[in-house]
Amino acid sequence: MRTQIAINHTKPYDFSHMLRVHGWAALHPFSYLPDLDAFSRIEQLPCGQVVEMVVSDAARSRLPHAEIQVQVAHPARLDRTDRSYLISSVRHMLRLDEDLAPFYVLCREKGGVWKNLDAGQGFLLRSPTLFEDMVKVILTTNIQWSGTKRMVRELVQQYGEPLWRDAARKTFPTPAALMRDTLDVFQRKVHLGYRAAYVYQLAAEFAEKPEKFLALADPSIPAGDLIKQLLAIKGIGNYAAASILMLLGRYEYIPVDTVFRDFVRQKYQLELPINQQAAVNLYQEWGHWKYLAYWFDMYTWEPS
DNA sequence: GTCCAGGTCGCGC
DNA sequence: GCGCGACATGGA
Repeated sequence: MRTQIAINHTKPYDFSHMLRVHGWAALHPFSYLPDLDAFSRIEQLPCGQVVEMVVSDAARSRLPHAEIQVQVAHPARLDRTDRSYLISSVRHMLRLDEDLAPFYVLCREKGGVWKNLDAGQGFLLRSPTLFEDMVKVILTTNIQWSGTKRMVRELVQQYGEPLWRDAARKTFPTPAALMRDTLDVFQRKVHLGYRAAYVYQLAAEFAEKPEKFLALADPSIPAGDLIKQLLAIKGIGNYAAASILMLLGRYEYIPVDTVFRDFVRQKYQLELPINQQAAVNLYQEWGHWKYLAYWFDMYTWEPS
């Protein structure tokens, strides 16, 4: 059976750009489908069936407005709960409810390479759940991107739920799924290095107190308070906390890592060793939008 | 074989 | 509060 769902919205949204610039779609259970200008994802629905959804933009030639289209192939019929789950998770992944208008105002004032971003750029992909995004961020620390992809792949293969028509493709594991094994067994099945204990402990906390993490999505909590709460979690330092904040839809902090340091050193001709505070201050004028400013500063930069 | 990665922790000062 | 070595693993 096939189901197609259209998600309408009115804001400028550059779907294609989102897919191209953000590596998140390369991590399982996402797949980037460049030929279709789409991504797919394996997901378990409330009814229990595990399906593949293909998400694309039906109006890609008519920027800036996108018409998000979700196609699902499934073995049994979908009920109302499944459909609303699909819609809400896609809206979350694409951040359709985020308002980047204040950022675009700053971009227009800035001019130059910034002046065209308001055609719907800046909606960085995220996972349906905070758990998945937090695990993935931990798996980007002190490792190359190829290593991140491998570790996420192992996690999905070992602990995900299989797709109904292709058991080799699986969902991202729930915290409960990881808890079915002891830490010892977990470490043997997936090779996360010293990060295994961090991921396992995070899963345990999510399984025990999911509401504690859901509370982090509250937009009324000051970003600084969120950072403090995130830093209290083992395995999450300044870089990871700032990255997770972005995935929560808050762009006030810049994740300072080797990529950031290398970029600002080259573009702004900073001398080694990099003064971290001075580097971050380059984006001070962007206020609550520092992360997106840094992101586009990097992706629009062409080294001479 | 050797080095080290989109960092973080825990220690000693 | 700040500097520094250790940390698991596999790709480069």
